[in-house]
Amino acid sequence: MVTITDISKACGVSRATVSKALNGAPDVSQETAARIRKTAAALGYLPNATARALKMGRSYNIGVLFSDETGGGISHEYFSQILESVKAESERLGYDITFISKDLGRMSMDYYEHAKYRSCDGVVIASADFQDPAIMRLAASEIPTVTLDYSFDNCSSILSDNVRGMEALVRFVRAKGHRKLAFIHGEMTSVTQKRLASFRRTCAELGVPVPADYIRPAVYHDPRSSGLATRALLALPDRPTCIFFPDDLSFLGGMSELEKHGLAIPKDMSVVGYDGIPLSQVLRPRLTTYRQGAERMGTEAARLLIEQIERPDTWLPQQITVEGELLEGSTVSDIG
Amino acid sequence: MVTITDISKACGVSRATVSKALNGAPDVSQETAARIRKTAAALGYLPNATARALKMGRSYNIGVLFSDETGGGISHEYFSQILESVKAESERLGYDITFISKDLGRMSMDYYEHAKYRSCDGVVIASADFQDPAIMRLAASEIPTVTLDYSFDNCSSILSDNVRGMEALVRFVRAKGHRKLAFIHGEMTSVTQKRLASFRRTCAELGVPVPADYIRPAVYHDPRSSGLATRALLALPDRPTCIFFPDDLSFLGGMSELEKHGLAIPKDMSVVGYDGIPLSQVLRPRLTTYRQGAERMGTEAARLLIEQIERPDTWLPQQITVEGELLEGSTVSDIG
DNA sequence: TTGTATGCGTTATCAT
DNA sequence: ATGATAACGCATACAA
Repeated sequence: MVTITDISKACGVSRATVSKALNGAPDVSQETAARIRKTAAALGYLPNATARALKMGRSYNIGVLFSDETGGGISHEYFSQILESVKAESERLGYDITFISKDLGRMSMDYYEHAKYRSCDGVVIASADFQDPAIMRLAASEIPTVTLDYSFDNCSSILSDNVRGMEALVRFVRAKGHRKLAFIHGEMTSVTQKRLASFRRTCAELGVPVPADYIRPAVYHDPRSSGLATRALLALPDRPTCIFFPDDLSFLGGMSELEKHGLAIPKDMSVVGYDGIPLSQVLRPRLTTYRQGAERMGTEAARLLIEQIERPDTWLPQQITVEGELLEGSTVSDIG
Repeated sequence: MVTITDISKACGVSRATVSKALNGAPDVSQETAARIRKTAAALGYLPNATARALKMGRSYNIGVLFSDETGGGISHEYFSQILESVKAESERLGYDITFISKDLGRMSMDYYEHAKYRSCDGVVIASADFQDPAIMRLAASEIPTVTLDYSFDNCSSILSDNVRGMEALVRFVRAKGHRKLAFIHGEMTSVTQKRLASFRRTCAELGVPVPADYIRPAVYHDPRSSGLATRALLALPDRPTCIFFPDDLSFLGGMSELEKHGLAIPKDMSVVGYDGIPLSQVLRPRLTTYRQGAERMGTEAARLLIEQIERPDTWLPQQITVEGELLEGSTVSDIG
């Protein structure tokens, strides 16, 4: 490993001067600076992020937290898109990213401890159980934190426009003439509550009744449970004409259930999803759904976090809502 | 931040003793060790990975490389599964993971330089253009490296059993009576070459002719290009009875093309995919495909890499082939 | 059994 | 404009 000491020897100057030259300090002559940079390049010098972090108290490293337990793992397209964009924006701004988890090897630590252990300058909480005390501890700590799809007091957050998204879907379906709307929802997170409330409110505004039977629980990203919920809906004496699924992937569970009953989409039953992942638009018929701006959410999360890290004095917590977009697809029939 | 110095003051011992006690060194009395650990816990002491890395020359941090350019981004299920399992196994063994990329912020570096900059103890190359000089430099460097789905000399590698997987698919299809097999392949990587060669060899063994027209190029994970290839196949005077797609996702492009032509799967056309991602088994009809052991591949990659890091003296490069599994599905008709 | 001294690679302060 | 020195937090060889 070639260090500034090697360069200082090769150039016949002190280590301090080398450091200054390499960091573009003003108090070093043009010529020496040039000479130093040249030999640094010739020797293949690379700064050592570890030493720099230790000295400066800044690691240029941000933590990313995906707690898999809640099913918000990296392998769901919504989250992997977020991860990818957080990564891209962070790197663009000069930061590396590291995963934060519970329990590293034999040492057991919580999220906060893990982040401190790695000297993360900040953490993006991308998916988590926000009731988990370990998550709350991290969010309340001195470590800059940005949350996605949940808002902690005094933390910045990036929110998907769940209320407007659901409203757009309901209005679209209603405009197609539907008045019997069933809603299968995921676990009762705050996101779910928002979507459900928006569903109910919009239905009320449009004068559409919502029988209790039409609201069914399931699990996000789990086609099986949505399939079961679909089956229950089909068993009702008064079937709905359109089913709202918790997400695009869950719809697939409903799809095969409908098929078993010999029901064609959208002729015999209309459906809508949520998320607008690429998959949904490659299915036939194309799924009617609401595309969340996942890439934009990740980008904004990284941007906001790094801004807070680099300008802590002028920082104020900020909520950014990222708009999505209705994808009309063709899974809602016009029965107007 | 509470350091060993704080503990040493609180306990009235030297920093060295604290360090030893905390690391379970044998040469410190039971009582002092206990006292030190107790106050460490009371003070909320956390080791500083940065300082430790600087001192020990080991960061307990491994790099993971996904070069998005080749379409092997994190948001494809095959790769996100690999990422997830690399992460899980690494953490189990006490290592954090960091993404390695080109160009961090304003400083431009290649993969090798990035890995050194972050003092990675090793790197998992999960998806990359293996002809890229920057990749080759990393693989040939002194940094321990494990590659997936490609084998560099003197590097360990984890390989999916592409040859056997393709053979299994061909034999399955042939056993169903098919003799007109078309093959749509992805970009010409070494993986593609293996699959294509295995396809041809198995066909030859089974006495199945393979007209040049039946081999079509497309792009991995790109339903559109596979859709176009499908269209070309359907335009042939002598249509195949079964189409092999580059991967499960690409099949969706073919699916909608078949639908446009009014062809039902598998009645009018049989199809097989590759990868066996969860999606493929939730489609109806379930896709006939070959499931690659992505989780196992990631786990083995991490295990092998860390073994090399921790026991460099006894290390020898190793190739591990991870078996997959034929998923029969129901997209191949029996025309025996 | 405990403590002293030193250095990992870097930056920052303060002399010169 | 340049250099000597210290410090970041930790682990280790060696001395006591």
